Amino acid sequence: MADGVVERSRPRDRILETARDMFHKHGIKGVGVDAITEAAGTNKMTLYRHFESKDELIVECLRANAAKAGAMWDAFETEFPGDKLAQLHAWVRKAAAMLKADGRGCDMANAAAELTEPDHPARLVIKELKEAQRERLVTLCRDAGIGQAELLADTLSLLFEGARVSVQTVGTEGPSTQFVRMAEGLIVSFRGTAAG
Amino acid sequence: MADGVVERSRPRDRILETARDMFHKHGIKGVGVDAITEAAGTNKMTLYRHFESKDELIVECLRANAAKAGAMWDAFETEFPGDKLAQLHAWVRKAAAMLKADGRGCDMANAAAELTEPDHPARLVIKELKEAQRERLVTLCRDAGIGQAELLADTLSLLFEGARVSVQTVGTEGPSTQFVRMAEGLIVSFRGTAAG
DNA sequence: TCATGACGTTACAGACCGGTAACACCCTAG
DNA sequence: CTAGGGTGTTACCGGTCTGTAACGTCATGA
Repeated sequence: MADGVVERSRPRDRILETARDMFHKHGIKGVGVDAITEAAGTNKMTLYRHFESKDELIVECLRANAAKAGAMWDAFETEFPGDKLAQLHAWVRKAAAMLKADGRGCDMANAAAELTEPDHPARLVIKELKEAQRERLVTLCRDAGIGQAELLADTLSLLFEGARVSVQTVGTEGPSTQFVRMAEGLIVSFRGTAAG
Repeated sequence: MADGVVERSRPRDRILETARDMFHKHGIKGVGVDAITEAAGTNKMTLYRHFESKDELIVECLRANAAKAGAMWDAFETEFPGDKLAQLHAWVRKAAAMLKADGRGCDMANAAAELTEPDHPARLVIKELKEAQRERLVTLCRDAGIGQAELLADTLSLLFEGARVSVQTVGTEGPSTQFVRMAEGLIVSFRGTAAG
């Protein structure tokens, strides 16, 4: 619950966590700062003492998401140290789990859909994170000894991105249920071309 | 330009077209009814004489998008009558063209990202259209004699959806540029399994 | 000619938004 | 004990939002 976040931690952290949760569930423009601070058990003044604007809060939320995603990648390495192919399969499983988790898509993608101003500060953060994620996936594929690593990484990436959109439009029981099959099939197929 | 829409047509049509354009460019919550009516060369009262609320206007815009998408599918049949495989390739080319057209993703997906209320009238329309599109693609794959038509259709569908999200986050020069390669490769691969 | 209906204009209601000012409080460090 | 910083509270500003009321205009068609 959100109440868990409200338990004693610094107001700034509570605001950040609560904002992340509410932005994820209701969208960025669908949540006002008053609602965030109230849910975080604090008030608007305290928010504006820690964040100079709502836009900055948005950016910080996205950065926090990026950090969490980065930790996820690190977990693959600690779980299967050195075994890049196992890490790639772990990524597939993790991605599939995220698809079932809830009916909301990627926070970055959703933010990009909402924040259309080309010079919005969040857009730079979004682009950076997405490119970083792509880089990690490309590296993983390459280190797993797969030929055309970039193409496989991009394909898997688009597939996952599309699946996250799909759960948001037709629900978790739609085409996204086939994600693991698709991804594993692609990996097999690309490993085949590497050997041949 | 939007001015082209303003030229003499019925106010309702101008409002609908202008709203579609502005929702697409700036998002739904990023555009107010005042801005729409002004761009459409009319006024708010006229809008509310034709649409009982902004939500209904949104729904009508999405339905118009659906109709346009349906016309696109029909065009494939008229261009390559009977040749389902050619129509499938036409779909791939058309999809790729849409990726280059602008940096905004699918209006349905964007609307789903913004309108988070589970009982929002638009959500039903979005789901219906997405399922209809999936059905058409599945049928096309099946009629093209491809084994596992559902899986190919879903894969292509997710890939395209992901590519549209990608152009919105990292731009038109990102992984989405490989969409045709990915799609054609998949079609070849699935045709292989059908023959074998 | 005149009635009808579609459309335009102005003004407004009521709510919500992001953001700020002023002041009271309380815990902690010195 | 006391000073100070982080926090809470209340009230407010100006703006924007959806939606409505009242009235004026104008073309059309009987």
